[in-house]
Amino acid sequence: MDARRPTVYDVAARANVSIATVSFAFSRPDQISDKTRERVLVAARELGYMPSAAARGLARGRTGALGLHSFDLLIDRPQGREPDGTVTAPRGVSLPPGESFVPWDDASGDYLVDPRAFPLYVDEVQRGFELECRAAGRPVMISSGSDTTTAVAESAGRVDGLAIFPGPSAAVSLAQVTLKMPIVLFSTPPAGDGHHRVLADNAGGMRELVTHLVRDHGASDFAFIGAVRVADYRERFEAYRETLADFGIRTPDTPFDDSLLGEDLGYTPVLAALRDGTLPRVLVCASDQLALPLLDLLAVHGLRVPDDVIVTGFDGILAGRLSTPTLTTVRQPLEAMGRTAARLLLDSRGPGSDAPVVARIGTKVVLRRSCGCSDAG
Amino acid sequence: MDARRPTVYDVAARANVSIATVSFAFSRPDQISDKTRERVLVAARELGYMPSAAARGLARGRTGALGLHSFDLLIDRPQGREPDGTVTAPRGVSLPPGESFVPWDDASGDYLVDPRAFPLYVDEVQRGFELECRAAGRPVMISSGSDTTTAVAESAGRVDGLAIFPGPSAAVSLAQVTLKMPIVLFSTPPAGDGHHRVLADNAGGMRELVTHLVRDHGASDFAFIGAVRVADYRERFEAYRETLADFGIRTPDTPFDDSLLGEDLGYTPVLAALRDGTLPRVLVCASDQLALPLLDLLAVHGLRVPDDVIVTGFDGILAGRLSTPTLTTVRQPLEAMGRTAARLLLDSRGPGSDAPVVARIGTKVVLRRSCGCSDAG
DNA sequence: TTGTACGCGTTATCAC
DNA sequence: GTGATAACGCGTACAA
Repeated sequence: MDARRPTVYDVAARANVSIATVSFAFSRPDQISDKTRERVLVAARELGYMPSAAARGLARGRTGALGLHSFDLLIDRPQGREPDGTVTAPRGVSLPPGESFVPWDDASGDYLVDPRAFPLYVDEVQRGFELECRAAGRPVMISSGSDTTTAVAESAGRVDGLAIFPGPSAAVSLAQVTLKMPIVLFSTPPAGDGHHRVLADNAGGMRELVTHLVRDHGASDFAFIGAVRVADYRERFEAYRETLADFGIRTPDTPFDDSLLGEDLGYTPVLAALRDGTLPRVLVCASDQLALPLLDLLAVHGLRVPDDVIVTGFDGILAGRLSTPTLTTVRQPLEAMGRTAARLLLDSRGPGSDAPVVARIGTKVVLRRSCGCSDAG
Repeated sequence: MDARRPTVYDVAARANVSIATVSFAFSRPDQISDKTRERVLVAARELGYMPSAAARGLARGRTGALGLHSFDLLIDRPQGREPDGTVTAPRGVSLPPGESFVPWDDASGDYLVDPRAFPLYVDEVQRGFELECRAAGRPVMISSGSDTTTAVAESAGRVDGLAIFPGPSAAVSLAQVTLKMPIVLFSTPPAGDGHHRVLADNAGGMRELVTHLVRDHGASDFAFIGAVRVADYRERFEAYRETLADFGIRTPDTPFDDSLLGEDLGYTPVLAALRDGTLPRVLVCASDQLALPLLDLLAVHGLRVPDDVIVTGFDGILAGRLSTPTLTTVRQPLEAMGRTAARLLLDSRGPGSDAPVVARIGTKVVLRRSCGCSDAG
């Protein structure tokens, strides 16, 4: 038996027809006689023939797949920890042929469900993207890479359209990317580059949150945690400042603490304020992933949330429902964002033929215990 | 400006070289002079050139990507609900060019985090698969479909190896699939078809669980919930019976309730027993996704868990930590299973060249409140 | 070091 | 209705 995959030629030979007829038998069933078609289909089945997606993509000029690309962040990070906060688990081991039993490895925490690591922001968006593509019968290519141009190009060659998660550092170089296919950028401010945008209503959500904190909790002593070089975070910071200004509360024009990612990194200004006893009453974090480790940090230092300090997040990831206390946050419709991105690519008429869309998607404050409210969901 | 995607010819023309030189500039940087290479790279960047994966795959015979395929289950299901229990959210809407604001849609529950819907069993495995591929710098194709042969073939042409989640009904037809590439099947008993297997130690986990229920809770009145036509469930059911037999407890040779998927479906036998007051003391469910809706059902009917009924699950998905009461279960190393599958495909020397591996991965009982224990994690 | 020419497996456009 | 045959874009012997 041939190790090679059978081709149209094999089928054609077996059915005593030309390769064109074989192709038609599949793509234009009504253009050929029933008898011939039947013969071809039988031959194809007997040979186990299945068309090569690569060749088909070449001939047709499109692959039918859509891509979702994430940039690896380029910042330093502790060993074994991904830039998005997830744990890099030990690699899968190589296994010998035949049956083998892989024992439960107590040492690797990744075996246990850790909502701090999964699902995160990107995971929920990705899921929405996948669901929408699945509904459309289109495969999804998941790719990642740090080198902007090369990595994007690499994956771009495989798909008809590409949705991109920019890392903090990738924003700049993305402008150079001139791909001849529809592109959607998540959480990236519009820049007239012809690419679509899907992003949350950061300003609206932050305004609603800060208003709640001032009005309902009488807060006036605020600090912002998060680095403004992340576009989403910057929008949140600006809305935070503006809202406080509207209430007559003045704040510095830079964040109190510009830790970029949570966990063991950063929080230096917070730690310093803790020592000095000058920690503000309210810590507004630019994301849940920044707020959750902060809750731990404060607990370690004997501060009670929300009695001593109020902490809020942004995104509405699942882990915020599991923390102690539960986390007040602004929920982004992450799945809807993923779906919207997919829709934009699916609806695209062709390379560059459609005017760029900027989809700003509504957010919603979720009040929980970390601000002093009780859980509502 | 040309709307067409630029090719090697365009780059070659612009850089005044031949297409071979362009190709070498990317694949064999050391074979050509620095000067020429630089010229080519500049031209490529200016044109926004990216190699076509389709053409490359055709020429090279492999694509560099790995695939993960899920079968849509073929059973009837309520509108708007996926076979795996996830909610099919409203489709993303089409948007006009320019800025548009999409308001928060209170009506669509999918906007809110619902751990009952995500992440599920498959999501965790998929994540492991993706992490391992990402570490290897390989893109992942996510595909799905109900028609075995066609759907698999469709994705087969795009990847060098394929991992497959079989649906309950797909097991049979999979045998026909003769792809000339390495294949890993999740949760599918070995069948001498030359494909790799990655599956959990269902028997070991179930034995440990049942032993706990008998020894530590003195249980003797058992019932099993789950359909044995799912391979994993069958292994669990058999281990359940054998363990109980070892304790001298006799059980019917078919499950008490063969509901296949949770939520609003099924549980007919449970409901009947509820009416008759003949519900067994312990309900051992074949999966968490089967156990969680059952908890709700019992609560609705005024039964207290674990006081009146003990309920256990299997899988260890996140939602089991959030239910009331929290769910005693058997944790599968889902992420590790995904990683292992990816490793098998990555390590594969070539089509059919390696002897099939059966990786049986250890499980672990997680005791929580639904069996009367207190939460341990 | 660089250029030419062919093959990869389809689809599509023509004749017949 | 069916059969030749030319793209499709890239990799790569082989020649120069």
